[in-house]
Amino acid sequence: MPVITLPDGSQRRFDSPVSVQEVAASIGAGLAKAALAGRVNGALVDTSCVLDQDVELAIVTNRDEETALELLRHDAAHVMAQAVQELYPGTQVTIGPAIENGFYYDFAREEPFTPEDLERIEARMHEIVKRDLPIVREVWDRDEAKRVFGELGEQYKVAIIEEIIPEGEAVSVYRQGDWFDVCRGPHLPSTGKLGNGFKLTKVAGAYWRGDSRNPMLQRIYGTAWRDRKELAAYLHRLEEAEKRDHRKLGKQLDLFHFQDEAPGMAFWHAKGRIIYRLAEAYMREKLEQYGYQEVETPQVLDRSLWERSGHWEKFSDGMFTTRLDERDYAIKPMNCPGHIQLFNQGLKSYRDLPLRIAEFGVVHRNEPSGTLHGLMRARRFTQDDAHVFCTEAQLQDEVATLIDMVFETYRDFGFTDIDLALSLRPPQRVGGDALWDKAEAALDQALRAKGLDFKVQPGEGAFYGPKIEFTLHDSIGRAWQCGTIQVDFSMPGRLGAHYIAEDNSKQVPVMIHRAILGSVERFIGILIEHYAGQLPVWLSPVQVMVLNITDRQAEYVTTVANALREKGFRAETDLRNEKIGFKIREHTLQRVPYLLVVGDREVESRSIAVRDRAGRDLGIFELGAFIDRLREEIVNRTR
RNA sequence: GCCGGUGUAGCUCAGUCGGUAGAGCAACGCAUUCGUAAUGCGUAGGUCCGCGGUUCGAAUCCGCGCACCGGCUCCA
Repeated sequence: MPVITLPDGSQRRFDSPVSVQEVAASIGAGLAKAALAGRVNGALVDTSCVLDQDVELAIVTNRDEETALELLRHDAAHVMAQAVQELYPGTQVTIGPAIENGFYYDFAREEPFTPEDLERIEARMHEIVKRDLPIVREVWDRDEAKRVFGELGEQYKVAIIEEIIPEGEAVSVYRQGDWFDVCRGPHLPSTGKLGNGFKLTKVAGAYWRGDSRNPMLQRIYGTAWRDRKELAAYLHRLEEAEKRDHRKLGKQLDLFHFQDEAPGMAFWHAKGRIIYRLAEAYMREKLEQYGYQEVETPQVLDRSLWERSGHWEKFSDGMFTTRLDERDYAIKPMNCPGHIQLFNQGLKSYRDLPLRIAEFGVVHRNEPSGTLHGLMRARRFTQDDAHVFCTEAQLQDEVATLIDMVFETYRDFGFTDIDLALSLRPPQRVGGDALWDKAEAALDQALRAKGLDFKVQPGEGAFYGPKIEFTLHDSIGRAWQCGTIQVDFSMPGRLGAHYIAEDNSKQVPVMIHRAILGSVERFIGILIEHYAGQLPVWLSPVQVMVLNITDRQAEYVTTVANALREKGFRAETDLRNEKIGFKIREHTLQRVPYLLVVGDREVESRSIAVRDRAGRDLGIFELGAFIDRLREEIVNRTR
């Protein structure tokens, strides 16, 4: 005699066990049709799920966007797998989850899927949706399931059953028509509910169980939405995101380029180099403010140093090396060993601590070829790197100050949505537990004292110490891990760093590694994508473009531009014999923040007509007034 | 590194069945001197990523290599 309590608090009493579907039907025919699943005491179930006890039940429909999409996407994966097995017999299925914006399914098949195959599969999926096959949950005995899938030659499924289902437990199998798959569920009532808001997007390789030692499977990705309209909107968003791709904009805006002879190493053009210099200049100001010494260490160092630091053993594959006069050298992949050499110059006293050493360190890492991605993952990049040498007692204060420095920096570059993570000791590590306790507590307290929310990641710390990681979000919601504060108990000792303590004993300092931008290259890539190329005025390579309408105004245009340049602004002129509309189009596309148009009227009144890159006409300005406006925007780093 | 795809003019791209390559934009020249997102006409521009093979003949087919793109794995 189940009593079903609905979300509005009303109750329905049934004489015998009822399915979710039947409850929906008892409420109304419309709801019965719209029902996709049920939520029983908070847990998601199929509409076929039979209720024999008193429960709270919510009928899930398309209105519950998040849940509907989750169900839809998971179903899409199943329908795709069915389509693939119908079209390409002998293909083995593995796993196929719902993911952000869509779904994928990993298949094992000798022959690769081609883009044409994707079209065929998609067409077949639509057909399966039209068949409107009921999706039925069955419960099988584990050994029976293993036998059936084994006979079908589905060795991956057998492996999955063995792995996830404990011995003796039953296996749930979902069947749609002739096709079935091991699955926890829940699923939609029938394939027809999937609708037509899906599209297959790409094929890619993926390792079985995500391990590169395992065989590679073929993963087909798709996107799925509640209807065609949502799908179209998503595809449009993708196109928009593509337009802000920093690699594309880097070329269009003449900022940098890559070429075959130097994979993963950018050629910075004059305009890109300005952004680069501005980012460094900003960080230099911060270094000054926070009591750092800026240094520079050699690009190439003898192999023995890397052996002592431990890098050779771990990362020699990723290091560029060179051999000269019977000596092996490595191009530095990081700056820390160099900074310890600086620390080791002269005997240090506890009075010298904390000692903060910073470098815009150009490093080279031979990243695997398949991982390169424009400025985001490069083989040559500059770290805004620093190392703070301090005592254990100073650790927490130093970390607290660093956190401020990081937040100020991100805010000034226009990032306010920042996630924090605290990574704690990994199983394999150096240093005693007492030391780890202290360091973890120092980081934890520094974060808590500021009232910051952070995620704790046990086991994710480096082998040499715990760390705080900063992840920022750009204007279209993508996450980028940039800043990091890492405590290191290992390297100072390995490389012989010490200081004389108050009690005249010799002590090894604690070292904090820290980067804020991370890689300057990557940070600029993020800036470009965040702003879709429309960098704030203070970061724009060209801040002002002065345009004449006819040759008559050439002289005045030059005067205006020179006046701006004298005041330190980056102003250029366009005196070409082109129509004003053409010039405006071109410089707008180049994302120049301000276009100053000068015709006879402006020459006459010694003024300028100001237009911004968004196409707004800001009116006629007297030059001094415009300069004030510009200066204020730059000082405030207005976005 | 692994799986798949791509590589043609400065840029974006087309090129059918194997028969020595084409557009738009940009560049250059001439005309035009114009008021807020593309003025017109003309000219020039190619080691079709590289090397090798098949063929009477290769941008096109095959092999190897390189780079890039999308994923996977990785990222001190």
